[in-house]
Amino acid sequence: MRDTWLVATPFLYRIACSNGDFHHMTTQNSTITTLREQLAFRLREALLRAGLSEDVVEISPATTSKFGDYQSNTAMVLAKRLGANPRTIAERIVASLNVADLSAPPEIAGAGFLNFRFSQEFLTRRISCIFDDDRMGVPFACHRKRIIIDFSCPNVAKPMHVGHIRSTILGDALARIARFLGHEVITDNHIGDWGTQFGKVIYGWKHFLDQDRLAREPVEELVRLYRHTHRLEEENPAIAAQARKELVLLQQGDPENLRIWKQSVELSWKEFEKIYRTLEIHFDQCLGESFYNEALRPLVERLLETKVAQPSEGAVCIFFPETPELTPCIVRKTDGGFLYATTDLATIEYRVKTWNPDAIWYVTGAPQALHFRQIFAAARRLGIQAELVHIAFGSILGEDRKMMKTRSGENVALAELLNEAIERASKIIAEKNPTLPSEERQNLASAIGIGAVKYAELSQHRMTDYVFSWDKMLSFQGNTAPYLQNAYVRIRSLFRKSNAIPQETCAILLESPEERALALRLLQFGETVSAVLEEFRPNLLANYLFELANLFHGFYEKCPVLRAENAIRHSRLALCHLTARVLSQGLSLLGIRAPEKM
RNA sequence: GCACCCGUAGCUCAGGGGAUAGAGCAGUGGAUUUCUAAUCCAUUGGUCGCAGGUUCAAAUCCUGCCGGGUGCGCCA
Repeated sequence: MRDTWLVATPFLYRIACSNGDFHHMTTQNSTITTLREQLAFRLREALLRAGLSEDVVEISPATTSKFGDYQSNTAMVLAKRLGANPRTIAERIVASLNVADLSAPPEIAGAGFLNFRFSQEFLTRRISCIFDDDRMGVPFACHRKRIIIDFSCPNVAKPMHVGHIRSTILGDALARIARFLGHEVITDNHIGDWGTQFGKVIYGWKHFLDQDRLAREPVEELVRLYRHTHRLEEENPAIAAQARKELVLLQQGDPENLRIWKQSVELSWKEFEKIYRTLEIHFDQCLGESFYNEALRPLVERLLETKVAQPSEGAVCIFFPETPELTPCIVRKTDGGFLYATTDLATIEYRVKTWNPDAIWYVTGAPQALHFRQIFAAARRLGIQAELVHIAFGSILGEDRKMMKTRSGENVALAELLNEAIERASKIIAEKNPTLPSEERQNLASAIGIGAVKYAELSQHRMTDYVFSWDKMLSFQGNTAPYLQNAYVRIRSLFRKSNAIPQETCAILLESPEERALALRLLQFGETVSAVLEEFRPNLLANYLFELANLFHGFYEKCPVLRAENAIRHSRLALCHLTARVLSQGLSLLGIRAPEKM
């Protein structure tokens, strides 16, 4: 079971994770590459021509617009290596640089920076390309991989709570983005449907089951049975022994206990499905822990035979003498039982055998870092080659800066939290747009409320512990989902009002600074999406979308669209349309809907 | 005890070797008879926890402290 609740420490651990994979890309339309790629290509050519080493091709967006659009630090890095003057090296590079079709010759500034500023012609040409591209300039990854993403993983007979939200939302966004970049993705919800908790649940079921409550609130009833038994066990060791016996019976295949177990799983799964429906998230596979039961015994036998594991004090352990900080990993207990490490290893083997993936990503809280280091190290010894990545994240805090809990100190149920999000959104819509029909409002409330929760998660660096605040995430100001959705709505409203449909490419005019800034940002969509998977950071995309929406609002303020003259009007409508498409696509990659009205 | 993560504006957070450290919120001052003001513009505010080190260049990398959090043989 991967309980994602006890989560607090940001930590990233990766094994053999690729670094350069997303640096060379192609699109369906081979003439489209990102701005960054184009400059990097030219710079590489120039370095070769100038007889300089071409392995230091650094291009990044300018830190401030007064330094142009993009900058390169290559000259300084090379100068250091050669013991030469950076500005001299910069001059050599510029002399060999052929960028006439992109920009004026770059300026050499400061300690030896190269500052590029694109020409209007180039930008307008690029905007036209992107306008005609249904991927809006997002290239496919050059190495397309088959990736299994393991996320969400709630536990049966327990309610899903806030602890699961980060894994679920992050995992889903990463899956969407990876797919969009051309990877083959298999999402697998590794449900915690087997484990010691069932001894207590079954004992409780047999002695204190309330059928009515089970029909009404199945998961709550299961939790009650678990807790009740647990409490009794603490006072009475005999009951603890009986509960353990129920567990053993279940593991031995006792029909009655198996039936109870199965029913618990089904009831829980129905609850999970409701939540996933609300979140609009689905999984390709839902192979829970129980799926691997049969594989555990032979796996441990094999681990022993191959000397990957050793008997130790009656248990079976994998030791890691080469990494002293890795404590031994138990794969079979003294009583013959197996642990989640065993299941995780069996799961890796199954996945490799069944799908032969290039990578398996685990979107799981940071506290489990050590566990994954152990599992990954063990998998290596078993000869597993696939890239194994633990995509870790921090915890969600309450307004008191402590781990988010209810007033009574319990985990916050996810279902209730999502309902509250929708209700709050509904209330806000009713205030701001009272004329909206109530059906429409309900649908909208879901898009806005759920979008707000997802965006609050995804706009944050995954490692940081963030404070959960309704007021902030549902605000229409600042870096929030409603703000982005509103930008989209404004554009859609323009088109409804004007009856304009920008189908054909028209000449794009970028005369005002606002138009130019908006266009430049639109052209950066491709490199932004591509960058997300380099370190598994959807917040890069979120930040991009926020800046795009912000630039759009600035443009909208300064540049009349419908009131403009013919050519300018067409051009501005085209910019609006492209902005809407990028916003909508970007939000969709984060799993957030862009409504037509608000 | 060992290990890991975090410490940046009053608050919430970006930035993770490059130029004078940025946003949002809050505060202050403006714009607007709207192309949905659900917006925009301007402005105040920082010893990037502390101290060393590496470097032409450190918030960023290394070491050591301090503070907060978390994890570490038979739970998941």
